[in-house]
Amino acid sequence: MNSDTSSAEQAGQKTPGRPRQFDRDAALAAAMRVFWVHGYAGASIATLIDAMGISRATLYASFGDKEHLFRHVMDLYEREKTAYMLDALDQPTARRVAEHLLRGTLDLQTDTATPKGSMGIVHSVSYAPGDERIHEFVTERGRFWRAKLLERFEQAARDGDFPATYDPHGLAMLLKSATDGLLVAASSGVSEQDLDKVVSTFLKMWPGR
Amino acid sequence: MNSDTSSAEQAGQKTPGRPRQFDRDAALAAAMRVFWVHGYAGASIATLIDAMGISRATLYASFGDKEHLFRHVMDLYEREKTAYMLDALDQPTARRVAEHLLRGTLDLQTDTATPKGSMGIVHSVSYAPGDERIHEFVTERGRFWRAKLLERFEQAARDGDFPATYDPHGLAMLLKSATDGLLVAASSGVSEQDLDKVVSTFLKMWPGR
DNA sequence: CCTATTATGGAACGATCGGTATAGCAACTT
DNA sequence: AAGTTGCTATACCGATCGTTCCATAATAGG
Repeated sequence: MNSDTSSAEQAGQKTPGRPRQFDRDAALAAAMRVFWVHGYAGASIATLIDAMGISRATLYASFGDKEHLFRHVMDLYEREKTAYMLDALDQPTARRVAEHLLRGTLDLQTDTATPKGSMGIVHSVSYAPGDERIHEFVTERGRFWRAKLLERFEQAARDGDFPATYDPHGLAMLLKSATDGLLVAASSGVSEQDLDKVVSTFLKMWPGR
Repeated sequence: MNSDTSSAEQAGQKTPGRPRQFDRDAALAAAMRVFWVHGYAGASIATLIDAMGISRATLYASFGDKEHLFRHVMDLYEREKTAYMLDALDQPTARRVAEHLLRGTLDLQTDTATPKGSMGIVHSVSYAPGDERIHEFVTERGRFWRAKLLERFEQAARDGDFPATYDPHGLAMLLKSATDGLLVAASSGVSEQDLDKVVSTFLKMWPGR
């Protein structure tokens, strides 16, 4: 019933029963790639267990059903793939925030170990009937980041990082849109060179410091 | 076998047999909404015929299999939903091109009859195993528009629409990315008011005329 | 050794997938 | 009337869907 064995794992203490024979995070990383490329509906259990290198029953025993597996994957995704977003918020000026966010996004697309595009976008633009909870879960994460960015840019407005003629709300939403647009472009097979041009051009027209 | 009855339709000539009793484009529009919201893999035949108001056999007799149906839908999509993109290319300056493209995208999101976001993006960011041809077909359309936009901005550079310090290639790719990002935001439930702010802020920082 | 507990692989579950076939009626043309 | 096509309903096909069951393997504490 309970798939949460993390407490025993992190302590490294001896647990009764047969020990797990696979790397939990490595398996989740493999599942992440499948969800990333094919989407929740397009990622069948057969495809998942093939990529993860475990059997059907092991998947259900270790991670619960498909929805629970996806939530475990999202945890790993935010922990390993979107950490740079939090760093971006800590940058001293609005321009530096934009620069860090966009360069971080660019770096992620350069990493050959991860698929192109964004797993978040994949699950926010469409969802199969019955997968409404997955869609809602992911879009909520999008709302979270938009709120964080808005909050940061309201501070930037108070700091005078950009002319008062610019709306911090507009700049925040535009930055998020530019980031998402960059990720869509990456999904569409746009070259790294062109993606870099998008970022540098955007930063060139960005107002203020 | 042959689902192409358009030649008889457009001529209005008398054909033997019972005439079609449903509106072909209306049925395709209903199918378009299903593909748009749920994606190709998430749009089951049962869901499609339910939305289109026709029977299973009629769907196959009239449109061919699922892939053919999708291609018919894409025809309608480009004919009715993306016509403003061609208009945008005809605008006299680079700024006007950007303005027309973004405002057109915004108008499409305001239309309550069509789903939020973009059917193109839905099918370019992910695809189920076996649906590679659908993915390729859609991403090819994306490449087409990027090429068109690049071509237009190279002309704009020659016209001196923006400072020579800006790369037309970068501006073209950025504009496409901004448009896609706007559509992702719309999919994520961002309000029309906020979408409008994204557009106005982007146009405010856009260089040149 | 035993028992308890957990991990694992293979088989099987009912449901749904895309697609086809059949039968029969409906609505038109010649 | 005869011929042709449109459409619905139903049943069916093999394949795949997500999920569960079960026997077995591998460890722990006793």
